[in-house]
Amino acid sequence: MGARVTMRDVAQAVGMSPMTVSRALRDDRTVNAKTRAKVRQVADDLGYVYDSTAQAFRTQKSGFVAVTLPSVNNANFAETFRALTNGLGESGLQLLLGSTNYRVEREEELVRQLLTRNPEALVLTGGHHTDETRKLVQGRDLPVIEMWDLPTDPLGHVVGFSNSDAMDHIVEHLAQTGRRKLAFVGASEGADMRGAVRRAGAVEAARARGLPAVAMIDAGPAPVSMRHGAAVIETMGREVAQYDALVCVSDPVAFGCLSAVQRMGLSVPDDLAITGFGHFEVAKVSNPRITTVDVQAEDIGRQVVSLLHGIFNEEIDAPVRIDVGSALVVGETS
Amino acid sequence: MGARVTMRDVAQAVGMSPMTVSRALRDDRTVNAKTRAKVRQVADDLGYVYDSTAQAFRTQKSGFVAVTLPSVNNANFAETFRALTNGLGESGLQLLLGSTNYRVEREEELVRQLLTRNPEALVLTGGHHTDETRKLVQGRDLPVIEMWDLPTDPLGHVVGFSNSDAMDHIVEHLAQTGRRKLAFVGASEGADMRGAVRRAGAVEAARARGLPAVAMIDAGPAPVSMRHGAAVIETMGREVAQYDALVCVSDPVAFGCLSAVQRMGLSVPDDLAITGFGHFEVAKVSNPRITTVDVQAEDIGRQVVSLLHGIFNEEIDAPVRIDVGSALVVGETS
DNA sequence: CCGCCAATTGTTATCGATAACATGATACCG
DNA sequence: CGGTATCATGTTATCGATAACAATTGGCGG
Repeated sequence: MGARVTMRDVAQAVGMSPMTVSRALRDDRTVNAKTRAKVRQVADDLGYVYDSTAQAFRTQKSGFVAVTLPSVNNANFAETFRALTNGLGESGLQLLLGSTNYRVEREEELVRQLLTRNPEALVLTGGHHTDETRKLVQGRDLPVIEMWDLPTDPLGHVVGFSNSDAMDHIVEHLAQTGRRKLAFVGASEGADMRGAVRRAGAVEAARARGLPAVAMIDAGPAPVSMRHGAAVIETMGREVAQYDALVCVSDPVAFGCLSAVQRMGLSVPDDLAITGFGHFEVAKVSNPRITTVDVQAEDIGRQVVSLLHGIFNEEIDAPVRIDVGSALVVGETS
Repeated sequence: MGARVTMRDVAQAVGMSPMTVSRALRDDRTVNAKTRAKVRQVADDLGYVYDSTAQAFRTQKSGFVAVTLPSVNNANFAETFRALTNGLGESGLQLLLGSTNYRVEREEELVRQLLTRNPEALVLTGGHHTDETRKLVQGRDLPVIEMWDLPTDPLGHVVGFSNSDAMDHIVEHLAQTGRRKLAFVGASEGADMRGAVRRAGAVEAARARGLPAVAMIDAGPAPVSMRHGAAVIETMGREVAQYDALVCVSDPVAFGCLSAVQRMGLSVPDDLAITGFGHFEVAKVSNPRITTVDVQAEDIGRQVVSLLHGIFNEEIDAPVRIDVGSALVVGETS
């Protein structure tokens, strides 16, 4: 139990040099097949565990891909993360995950920390970063991918969709079905950038179609979820009936609103339309089903994976920009 | 942009030895305050980034805590994970996350991979593991914590609750409110161990109270969620009305069932009671609110953190077993 | 039987930070 | 003013795996 078992120990046990052991364990075909088998056997017997730290140090390849997410407690981000884990795991890469809690300052701190681990690539969620983050990232010869957004001034590669376009789909749909007085339900100004872009998208889309100005319903600081949607509507009470449609920043918020609206005896979509964002499971299962936008979280993850493969195989040099798009999913709440 | 900046480079630039730089950057007070400031300054100017890999290698302390979760796409596990990240982040520890997809074989593979990174502790979700996993873990001088369960034969420390006790609370409540014909809705036999234990708990609790045998409704392979709950009930159709209560393996499944049951015109709880598990947000917001069991996901995370702190400060030697308990939350579906 | 090639194994140096020990400079005491 | 404590910095060796190069063996053609 005392000292750890190293390659040197295994080498001594089989009566060969550490180098041969190193090669054998990596299945190097220049090592005799019998020797390889024997080394494997002895390593197992001794309970040898490979030291990735030492390897990472020596080869200067960490085997890590660093990823930042606003929150892991979000089915969509979790889905993207899953796709990344599975895809990169097959290439022997491990994910180093950090949560920004929807704050760019926290992101900066995280990136600083993640970079000390020598990741082979950095995957950031969103296109808004502090200047310091930009500096940190750009000084290094490190592939960077921003996802879930289409920034105008990208750090490197991009795999995402336009949040404002997606919002435009929603408003277009509402306008076509005769809704005019819209209210946007989202987080307070400030923290959540994607949320802010969606809000702006809704405002602009309404303006472009000659609808009245979009009212703002503040569900509190990001991240906002089901309970915040429900709470803000409960607080408003019947006043909410003055609107034709509640345009929510996400499906969970929409579900909270829906539930609260139903509890006060209003009918959706007869008295009021409600729309969400993200095509979460709850939108498909709720009663009525929520009209939303599918942003293909899993596809984003898969695209990032194949992009990274391209980068590691040196098939890609110039920055790539992939728009995975978004699609309106009409439910029963509009 | 070519070669990376190391401590040696910083040292050369300030005209001191690398050792002094090392000390200065770690805020060692034996280094003159002015020198420290200067070193900091120069390091910044050169764009120096600390190499944690080298540190981990030299000191044999990785700064990692390895964690396995069945899935990150589950609000409860995500919540525990968040608590771990925040709590351990304050001590400068980073989490290495792996998802087992609810399979012990995948867990084994993951543990093997995670161990090569020399984590300072290993946190596993659940108390069921392959023999190989047990061997891997026990051979080493590594703190192990199993969480979300109370295994009878623990690998080390434990922070969890009894899934069968929790299920007993539910069945007790249903029995008291006059429900007799129960059906358990969960994943197929096999993969998800916590689910299996809950099922067994429900069966046993019903038996102990002289209720008829619990029917089994198979919602498909783990992980099961909202849509699986809804789908299986839709497939059953009105047959579901033969039961007094649907005891679901989790809140999302319960919500799916609830939604499907409502769609076919049945009333909950009048025609049928529905219960969930885990006190997910959806249970609080749905309409009606779902009767469930609160398992305090965040508290589990916090307890694990303080346990780890105790271990690292060598205040703890013998294996610790913490039962965070679980509490019935009566909603409107029963 | 010599020489050369292929197959297999070994030797040495190294990645960057830091623990342990050593050294030089300065202050302070009786 | 000698001697010792204190402060500030330097030297050396090291963590484990592996790239680059070196060496040994056996086989086979001529």
